[in-house]
Amino acid sequence: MNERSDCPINLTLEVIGDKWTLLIIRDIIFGDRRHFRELLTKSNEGISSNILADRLKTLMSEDILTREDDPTHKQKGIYSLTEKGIALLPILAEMGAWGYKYLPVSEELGVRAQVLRDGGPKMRTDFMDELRARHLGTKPRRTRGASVSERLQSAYEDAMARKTKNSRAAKRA
Amino acid sequence: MNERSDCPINLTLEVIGDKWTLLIIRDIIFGDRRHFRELLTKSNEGISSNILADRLKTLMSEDILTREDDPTHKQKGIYSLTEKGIALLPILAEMGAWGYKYLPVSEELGVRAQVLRDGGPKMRTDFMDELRARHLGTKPRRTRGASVSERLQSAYEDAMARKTKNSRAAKRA
DNA sequence: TGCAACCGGTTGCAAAATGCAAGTGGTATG
DNA sequence: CATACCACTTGCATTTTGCAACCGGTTGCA
Repeated sequence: MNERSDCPINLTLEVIGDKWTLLIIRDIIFGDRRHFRELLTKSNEGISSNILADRLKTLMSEDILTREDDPTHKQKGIYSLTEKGIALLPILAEMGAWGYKYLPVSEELGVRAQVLRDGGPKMRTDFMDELRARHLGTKPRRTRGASVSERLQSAYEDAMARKTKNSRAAKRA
Repeated sequence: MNERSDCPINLTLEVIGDKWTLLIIRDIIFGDRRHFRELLTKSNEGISSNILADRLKTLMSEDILTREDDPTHKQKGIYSLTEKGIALLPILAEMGAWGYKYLPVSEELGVRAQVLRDGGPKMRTDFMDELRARHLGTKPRRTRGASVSERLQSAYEDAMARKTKNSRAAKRA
């Protein structure tokens, strides 16, 4: 499938238009997965290792990810987002918002999309700044209060706590 | 591929995560293609008829498109977006903006993405209102000046005119 | 009235992408 | 020294895609 057209949407789809690529980016962004093994085993969907290896290769050749050796462990590689990769966040945010609104999303997994949607454009740019600090080594812009990552994480944990509490309540009933 | 997870991004990708679905939506939204034949022949990428038929079927079963008979022509169907389909616009807009910034987009085909990006959130909601009028029959909200469709279209035509002018100039040289 | 062009698809088949399980060579850990 | 972990690769069956030809029906026109 080469060079179908130079339309921006088409070119974007030729890079990220499959079922796995954006899930990998999602796990890197929202789950801070940085190693092959983490991406392979700690995701909800169960990608297979050949597909993961192939997509990581493509993402590196597209300059969306880079890979360095982990100094603490000779075999481990650390994958990092480039600026181009970080710039995918708005697409993920819109997809999350759409899915949250129109598809049968579970409460625990939907809460991040909800928080990010309600946080508006400011939360997106703050989050992208945090990702730059984490992946590109730029110095973190000091903010008061919890970071976006922390807010997303605690929203997720609250939802999980509510869920297990409810399921215990259901069992008692 | 059933039920990988109930994450909003994953569920969204299960619906629109392939190389053709969003191109069809793009042609309906930005090119006002409403018939099978139009979608088949008037797009830049050349989808094949079996894939188009399959995707239209899926999009209808997902409640993103509806189909009615064209009263002027017994065989023609008219495809219309639902509210859920119109709500895909922000995803397309973000993909367009990302592709425009990071990929080798042609001037003529990129100008729509550029205009839509620079128009900000207001242009998006205005455009979605226009789409509701066109596809759902809601009454058009009266605005002064050109509609978003018209602005996008004339930006495209200007870019095309510049292009042919330049290519004539190049031939003369 | 006859005929060509157009309508929305379907069918058959080859090629490519995906999914799964097992395997590889090397490294850290107790 | 054994076991577990590391990032992948390989082989093979299944699924999806891409291409071209074809289908019965409709429309416009001479």
